Amino acid sequence: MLRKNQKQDVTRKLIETFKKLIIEGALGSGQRLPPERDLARSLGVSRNSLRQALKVLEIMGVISQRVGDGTYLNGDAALILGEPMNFLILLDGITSHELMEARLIVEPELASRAASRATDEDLKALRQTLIGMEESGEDHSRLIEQDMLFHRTIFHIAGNRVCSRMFSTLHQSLESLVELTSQLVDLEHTMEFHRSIYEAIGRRDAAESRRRMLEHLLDAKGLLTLAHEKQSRSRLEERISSLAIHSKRDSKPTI
Amino acid sequence: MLRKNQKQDVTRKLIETFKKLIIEGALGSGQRLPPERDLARSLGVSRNSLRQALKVLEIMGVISQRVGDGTYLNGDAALILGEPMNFLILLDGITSHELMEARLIVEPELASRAASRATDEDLKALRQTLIGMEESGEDHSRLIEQDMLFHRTIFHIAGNRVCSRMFSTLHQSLESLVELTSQLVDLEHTMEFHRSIYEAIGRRDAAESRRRMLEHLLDAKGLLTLAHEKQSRSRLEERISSLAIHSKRDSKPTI
DNA sequence: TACTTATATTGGTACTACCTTATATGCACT
DNA sequence: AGTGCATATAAGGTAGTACCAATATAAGTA
Repeated sequence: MLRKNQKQDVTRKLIETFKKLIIEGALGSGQRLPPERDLARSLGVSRNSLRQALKVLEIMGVISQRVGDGTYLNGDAALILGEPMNFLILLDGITSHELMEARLIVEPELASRAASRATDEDLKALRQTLIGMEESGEDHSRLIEQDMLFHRTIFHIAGNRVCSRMFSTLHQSLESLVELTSQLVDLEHTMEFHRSIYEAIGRRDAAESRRRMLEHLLDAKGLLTLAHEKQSRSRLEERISSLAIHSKRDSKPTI
Repeated sequence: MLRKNQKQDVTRKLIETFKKLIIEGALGSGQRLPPERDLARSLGVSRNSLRQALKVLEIMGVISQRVGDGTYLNGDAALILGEPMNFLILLDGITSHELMEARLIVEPELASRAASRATDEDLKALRQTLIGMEESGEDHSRLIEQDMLFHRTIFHIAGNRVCSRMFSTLHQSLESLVELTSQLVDLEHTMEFHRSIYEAIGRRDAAESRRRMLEHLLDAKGLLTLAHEKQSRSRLEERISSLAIHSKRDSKPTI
């Protein structure tokens, strides 16, 4: 028997098929896919195999499935790296310290590039996040949100979507930590850093922007170390590791 | 009916369950999981749902499944970001230029950090990749391999696994391009860059290492532009986009 | 026209059966 | 006793069917 695997790895092939369909433009953003039963029949596979492939794409955030409605190709690729990043952190035993270090390596350079490229509209958007933080008041979750948005806006202005996606994902994984550290200081502490970075970018001063961002992150790293000391280390690491997909952890763990 | 979704999203919950098992240490690296039938029964779910979850983990590279043998937890997390990155490139329409730009943003800083941290063993490993390139001769694929290994070794020396994983993955996605560009120049051209970077790191000269790496990547970026001009643009982009999981694309596309 | 109800559509789950492959078992033969 | 082949067992891979639950749409009614 020369033929080795006639019908092996159907799921992998299906994923490749979807990739090709996207490349060829047969599948556009937001477009609805045929019903699973029809699609399985026209692809010549069982509904089981098809659903396995679709589930992979759904977890990766490529598609969205809604019961009673249908399956749609997502327009936004923002969530794609989320779940894999969580597993990477898990399997490699990445610590919060190392995640922060990654920010320290890249974000100053991104701030520098943002300064070189920022348009007036970009600055307006950045200023808006400052206002958002000021207005958040006691709404702590909104403050965190605006804090992260400030940094993500800088990523966007820097103009490289690869870095932007990767580090927005990284921020997501650090979200629970950012929450911890920001409780150690008052609003004005963070605001000063953000303002100085904003102003440097506003002056299109690349070197100064890099410097200010570095200062900000070094400060944040210090706060993280403080948080480590205040909370027991094990409890903190637990919070890092147990990041859920959409923090949907309602029912029984079922062992 | 107050209960909204009693048995919805079983697959997602299963993935969360596996995450917890890894966190708790119940699942160690390289460990074999129970057979699907047994596991499904003990988890109280159908084999279908379980297989969907396992397939997600398998595509992400968290586990490996072998017919007739069993399912094993992978020790290496290197492949985790690969497939998601491919889809990110696809959906966002990331160009080779932008991928290269991401390298330009981060790798100089990583080279700088590598210079500050390199041990004698690290330098030996780095030197080995230079020798490997020299010895590759006409074996083009080995040359590429050693070229990429040089950069990945620097990532490793830099000491941040998050950046290391992310940019090793990015290199993987750029592999076909590296191949293209390196065909435009002779071996000695690349070797000179690598040697100068190696020597700067050997002197523990962080600033010089950053500068040399920047030069190297700017040169590579220029070569990429040349390659763009030589080959028709459409053909090139096609090669970027059609990256397969394991370049396994044997049988019919089945539409 | 607006609201309610009934029906059809669609994804989600479970179960069964069978195939292919890898490993273990055991028997016959040397 | 050792070797080699045939068989049995176990594991993942695929296919097919049936049913459930949520949603959208169409039909009907006030």
